Amino acid sequence: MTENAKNKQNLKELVETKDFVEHLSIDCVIFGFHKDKLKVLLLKYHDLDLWCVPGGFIFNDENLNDAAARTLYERTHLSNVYLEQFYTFGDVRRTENNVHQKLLENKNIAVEENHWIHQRYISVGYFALVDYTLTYTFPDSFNEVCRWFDISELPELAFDHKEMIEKGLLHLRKNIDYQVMGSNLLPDKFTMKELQHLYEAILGEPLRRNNFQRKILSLNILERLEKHFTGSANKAPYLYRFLDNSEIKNLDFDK
Amino acid sequence: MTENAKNKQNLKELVETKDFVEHLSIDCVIFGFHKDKLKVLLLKYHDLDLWCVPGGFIFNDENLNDAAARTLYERTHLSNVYLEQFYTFGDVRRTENNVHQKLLENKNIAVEENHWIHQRYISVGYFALVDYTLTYTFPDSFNEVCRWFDISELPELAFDHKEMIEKGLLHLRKNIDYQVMGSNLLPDKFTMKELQHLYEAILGEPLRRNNFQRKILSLNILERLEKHFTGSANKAPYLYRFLDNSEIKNLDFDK
DNA sequence: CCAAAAGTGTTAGGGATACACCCATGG
DNA sequence: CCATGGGTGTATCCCTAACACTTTTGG
Repeated sequence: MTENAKNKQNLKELVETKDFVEHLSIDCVIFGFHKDKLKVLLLKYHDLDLWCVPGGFIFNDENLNDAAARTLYERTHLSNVYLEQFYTFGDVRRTENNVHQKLLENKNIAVEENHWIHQRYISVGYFALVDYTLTYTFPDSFNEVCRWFDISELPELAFDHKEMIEKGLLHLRKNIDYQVMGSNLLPDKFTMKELQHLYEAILGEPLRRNNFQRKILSLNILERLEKHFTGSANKAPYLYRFLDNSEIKNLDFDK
Repeated sequence: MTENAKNKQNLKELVETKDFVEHLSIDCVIFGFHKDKLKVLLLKYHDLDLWCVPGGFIFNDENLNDAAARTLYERTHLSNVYLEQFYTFGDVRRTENNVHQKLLENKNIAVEENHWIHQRYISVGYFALVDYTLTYTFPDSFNEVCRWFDISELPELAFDHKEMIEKGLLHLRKNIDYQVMGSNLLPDKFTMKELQHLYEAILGEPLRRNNFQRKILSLNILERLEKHFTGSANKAPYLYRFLDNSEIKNLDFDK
């Protein structure tokens, strides 16, 4: 079976499945961090010059949150990832530019006119925080291109996915939690400078080096490890690691 | 037509309507404030000893947020109300205790077995902030009892509505905004003490009288009006009013 | 020894907290 | 004139911002 034929088969199975909750979908804004830049992971539709946030549908007998995790896994092979619901998008016209329809036409897959894929649907938006260095493997069952984009250099996006990314980022900024964000977006070991650059990328503003260090250390959520020698002619920075919740010592309880 | 027959008619029309988005609903946690207590507005199902948060369905050609406002109006005759989405509830088992089914049985309305009302559905949760003193008029088209409940004395609730109320309250606490909450939950004019009691009810903890006053006044979002004489033998408190956004003078820009 | 970057110290200011005091009101 | 509750003043603490200084590293 050729690649194209396989894709067609997968797509056909998808729209003919009766087990999905109709008129409802899930979309997942995946944030990563690399070289001082905040990134989102996007997929490109086959044969179309449009990108989108990874999404999927909900089985009739599946919890919404489970469907989000499954969708994320199927589209990116990521599991055990920080995942949080942030907003449900329900404007009537949000799916007007119906990419799915074009896709089906391209592949000559016939779908009845009143099939729900042609109608409006409402999408529950999730965001995920993933370690950029771990996300090198992606499936190609839909033969979409999968790529990280800098948050400030997004390509043309399908539906209302641009708004989704913006709203997801705002949510991230507003509900900023040092431990959750740092421990999910950075590799296991990191320098203070890397951690600082992460927060600067998310907040979109510079922070003072020494004050940032003091503040984050006072939270007692980091463990200082060995020094990291880069070979450059300056003092070597320490590496740090986020403590597990069980390791965290709150000074208030230390007597 | 008797009351009961009318109710039956309404219910019948509801389930036979083809224009709703299937498997999806809206629920609205309505917060009010009265006599130093935070309240929620609940409806009682006819013939059942179960209460619920006002809810409704979404028309196929209707924006999600518009549907929430319409639902709120239909159930409570409230309009121009502060309304905000906070979470979408999608566990498979959340509607297992199917109140709708019992209701239909009670009224002897036959619905086909595979009608969506019998299946799982996902509900988008909104919360509303309303002035308790304005909410004296309610429709009775479903002949439900409509009543305010103290947040700490909730009756038995249908589905996962207890969880909804809790989650809505948490959202309110976390994203507390003095202006939005105060100006929607209090009448137009109020004393500083009333405002303080409102925040104490929401936060669930006592605040210091004088510090609270200083803090809220420093925000420059209040206008001091005439004194309010209660007849008691003590200094009369001022009345205050929230400024419109256009009236607010930010000290940073005053030169 | 020097430049570059990391780590630590030190001071000033703003906001929150806790306490105290004065003022208006009606009996 | 007194009890009561409302309004304002003030000292303290703590967190943060801003700046300065010391330490480490490889050339």
